[in-house]
Amino acid sequence: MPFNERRAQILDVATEFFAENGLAGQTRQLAEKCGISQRLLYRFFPTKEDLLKEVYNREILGAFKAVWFVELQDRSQPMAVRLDAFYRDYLQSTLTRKWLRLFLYASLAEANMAPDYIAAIVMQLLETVMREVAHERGVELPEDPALLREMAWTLHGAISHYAIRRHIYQSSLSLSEDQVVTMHVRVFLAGFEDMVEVCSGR
Amino acid sequence: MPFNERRAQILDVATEFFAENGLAGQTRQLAEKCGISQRLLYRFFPTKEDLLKEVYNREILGAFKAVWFVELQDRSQPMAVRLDAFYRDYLQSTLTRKWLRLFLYASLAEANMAPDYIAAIVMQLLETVMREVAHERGVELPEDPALLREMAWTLHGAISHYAIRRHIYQSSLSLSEDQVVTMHVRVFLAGFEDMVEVCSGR
DNA sequence: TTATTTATTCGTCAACTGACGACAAACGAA
DNA sequence: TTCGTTTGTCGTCAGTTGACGAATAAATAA
Repeated sequence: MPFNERRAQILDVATEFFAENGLAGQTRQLAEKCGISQRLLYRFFPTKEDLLKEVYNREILGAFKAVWFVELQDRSQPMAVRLDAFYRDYLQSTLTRKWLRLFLYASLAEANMAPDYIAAIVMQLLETVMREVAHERGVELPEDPALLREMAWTLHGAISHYAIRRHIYQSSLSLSEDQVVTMHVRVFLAGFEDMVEVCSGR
Repeated sequence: MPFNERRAQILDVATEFFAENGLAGQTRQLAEKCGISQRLLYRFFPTKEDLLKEVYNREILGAFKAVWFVELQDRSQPMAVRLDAFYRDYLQSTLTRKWLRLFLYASLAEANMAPDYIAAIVMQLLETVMREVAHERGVELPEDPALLREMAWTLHGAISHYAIRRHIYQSSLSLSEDQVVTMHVRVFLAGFEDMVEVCSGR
């Protein structure tokens, strides 16, 4: 098998493998899953650490779509539609079992694998959501960016936690993903003015 | 050192140790942290598995206070006060770094370590919250228990996810825990009627 | 003091684990 | 064919790792 093809195959299998077995999964088992000898892995990746890093970069950091930021700010659509569309897609394409497990394993193992890059993206997301909803509602937002972000976490955290319940704890499966998204988005929008008022007045 | 005292000490150290290093942490390192030989561990726990099980039972399953259910249903207090008090305590005493890390490591490793018992407790919690708020507001709730629980998850998930951000991802640290709890509780209560209406009407 | 139990350690086994040197097989170009 | 490059495997090394038999030290009872 040609170099690049094999390498891609290993990365694919490794992603699945480490997501399921944790970052401590053994290279011999991984090789077996790839249908190759353990030794061959080391032709493509100098160390296990390098393989893990590449899996992480490809799967975790590559999961955010720039188009989301554009679509979230498309004011020709009502915010309810934008948020609904975004979180459906986000839940389907990013908050998957594979992504979540890798992300959690990495976060638990290394104190600062997740934060840096992710934090920046998510922060921007949170601020965008707040800005857009506030604009649509003609609401004045408080200054404190930390408070602002915490407000957006009301929605983002609820949906993220739903994904964790679903994929890590394996519960909360009786409603469909779309139903849950719609509910959380509606609840967030319905309580938005109250939330801003409550948070501003302290 | 007497048997029971030593055993208790090992359990304490082991809880901290496995929370930080994952369930795959090595018995030799654990023994060193206890200040004893590795061999001695095996006088108290037949296998590492048994030690892990005991840590899990003591630390994870024992973290829920029965009194919470009583206090949440104390209708002499307004719901805002009850929820605020409950979630402050819950965040402080259960959703700690130690508890969360152990819980996540266990959930990732074993498909059904968390669910069974925890799920039952949390479900009851969610239903209690919904029932009490609905009673205070004089609101009629929809029938579907899954939908009902998902509504309560709006609050419970947001706070749980805040704890994960704080203790696992190590972000969202600029606001105090109490501030965040108060905010989420207020937002939940402010949007409650809207939420129920929105969820009932589908 | 002596006997007996209890607490604790030493040393080791067998299986595992990441890493790698050496060698074989396949393949294509000259 | 021939030769070099690429793809691949075998076997092994050094360091781990859970587990445990046997010996030792300390405490307690007689």
